[in-house]
Amino acid sequence: MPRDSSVAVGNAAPQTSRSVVRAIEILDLMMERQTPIGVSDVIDALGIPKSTAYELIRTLTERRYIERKSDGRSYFLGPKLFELGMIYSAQIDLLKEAAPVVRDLRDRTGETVQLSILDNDHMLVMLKEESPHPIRIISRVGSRVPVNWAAAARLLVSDFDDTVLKEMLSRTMRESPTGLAKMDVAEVIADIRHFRARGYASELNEANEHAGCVAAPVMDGLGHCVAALSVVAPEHRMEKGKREELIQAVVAAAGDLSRRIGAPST
Amino acid sequence: MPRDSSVAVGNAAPQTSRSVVRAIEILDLMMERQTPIGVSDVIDALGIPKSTAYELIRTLTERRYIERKSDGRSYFLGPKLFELGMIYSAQIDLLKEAAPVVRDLRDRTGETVQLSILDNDHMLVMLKEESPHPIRIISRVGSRVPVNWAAAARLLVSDFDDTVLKEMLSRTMRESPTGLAKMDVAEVIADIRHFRARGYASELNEANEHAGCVAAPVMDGLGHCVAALSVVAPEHRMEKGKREELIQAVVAAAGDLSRRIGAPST
DNA sequence: CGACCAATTCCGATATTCCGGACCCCTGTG
DNA sequence: CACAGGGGTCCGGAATATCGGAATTGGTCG
Repeated sequence: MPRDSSVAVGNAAPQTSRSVVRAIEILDLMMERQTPIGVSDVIDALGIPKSTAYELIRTLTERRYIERKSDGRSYFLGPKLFELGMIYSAQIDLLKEAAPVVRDLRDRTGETVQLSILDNDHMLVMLKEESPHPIRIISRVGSRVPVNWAAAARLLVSDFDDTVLKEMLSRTMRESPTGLAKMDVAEVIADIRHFRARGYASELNEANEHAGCVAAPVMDGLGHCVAALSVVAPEHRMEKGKREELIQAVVAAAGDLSRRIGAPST
Repeated sequence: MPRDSSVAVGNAAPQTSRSVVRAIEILDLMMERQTPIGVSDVIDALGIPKSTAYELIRTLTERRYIERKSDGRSYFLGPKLFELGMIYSAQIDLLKEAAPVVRDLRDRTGETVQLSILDNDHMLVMLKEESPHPIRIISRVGSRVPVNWAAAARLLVSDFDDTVLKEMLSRTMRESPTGLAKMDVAEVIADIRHFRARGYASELNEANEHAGCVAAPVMDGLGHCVAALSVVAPEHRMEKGKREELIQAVVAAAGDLSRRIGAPST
């Protein structure tokens, strides 16, 4: 009996419930497309038989996980998912503390502020408060971005050792929209170590044209980075003096939040 | 011979996928409990066999629909649900228009403002901006409340005719926490007609002790009520003059939003 | 250290779900 | 009016997910 305990990247499903997986794949498909899809789309995107597809869709519809759109021939994610998502976020107690900190930092800096956590091997944006400036950076709460696209993400993974990072990065890195995100594992790891040691992370134009970001880590009682606070601003509002101000503000706010969730007040 | 898998009142499941329903029931259970639950909780709450429960939980965990909590022996809703929920809300284009209106109304009135839609036969809170006042009303985005608990909900169902309303109400009405919500179908229907005709709805102490609410309908191009905007405030900030102000503000804001989403500008 | 209880995985027989295809209904169209 | 095409349901045989129980692991406590 070979007992290779290696990671075995492939998702060789040992014992999973087929229909559940398929139901999930339907939801995933809708997530990708970001727009209502018809039953036949499902059928030939996932390669499941017609009758089965209808059965799954009926089940999901009955439970409000998906809903039939008004045109009567297409379906999309339903309100139940919204409910569940909100409950998920409500019970992350970090968020209760973080909400006012994020708002406060936004008011203080006048820029868009985000709080992100690590979700498996990507960064997940959990909270956002927008800048009042007319020129703002696009971004959505709930979006999931690869580690090499965001400064904050580098902080989130800074607890892992090189071996783990190497594997994770080579699996998850992607070209950013601007094409300026680093794509070399070693370079990204160097960033990660550097940012962590320095106490804040920064980035310019990697994910968005003419925009930059500064981020600071939120630590728990054991010194692990459990979240990252980031300020995103257009290039022209991130120069010299202004940039220093932002760094100072985000580091202070992250320290504040860390203390609130039980980190030792250094 | 299947054992009594459900009460089978009106939901005679004609053709549904058992394991999908069970997976959904697991998520529902977590939603009810609002706190991480163990595998054995699932087993005896839902009455499914041990091995099957483990299999379902494994499947859901793999896909990040639920996650194992740090104690290693309990599970709760996972980040994937948050992602899906955010995508659901992002594609409701009503919300894009509504977000600034809600913020603006909050700033203008200084009170907590909500936007709700009809989800099947309940009201679902989709957006909220909180009052800066220290005394605020509890409420959560994503919460789902019966029609007889909220003024706004009465507006949302005002397009249905009496027959439908009667059936829906008798099925969904519940005692409110304060015990002051109307529990008589005819009375609630009278409210619904009255509020709709008058162009705004109001309520005091029905859902929350010492708090009231005024709400106005958001209409689409065909004159259907697609959402409701509501202002919630403590009793003492809802007296005479102040109350009139709030009504005027919420009606104006709802009219504004209606026009933005394509209603004829009367 | 060993006994004990709970959590979790493994396994083979079998009841259930799934599949393929026939069929229906509606709409647009030549 | 007949036909094509897509959405949707129904049905019986066949594959397989499910179930119960045994086996294994892991943790706790005397």
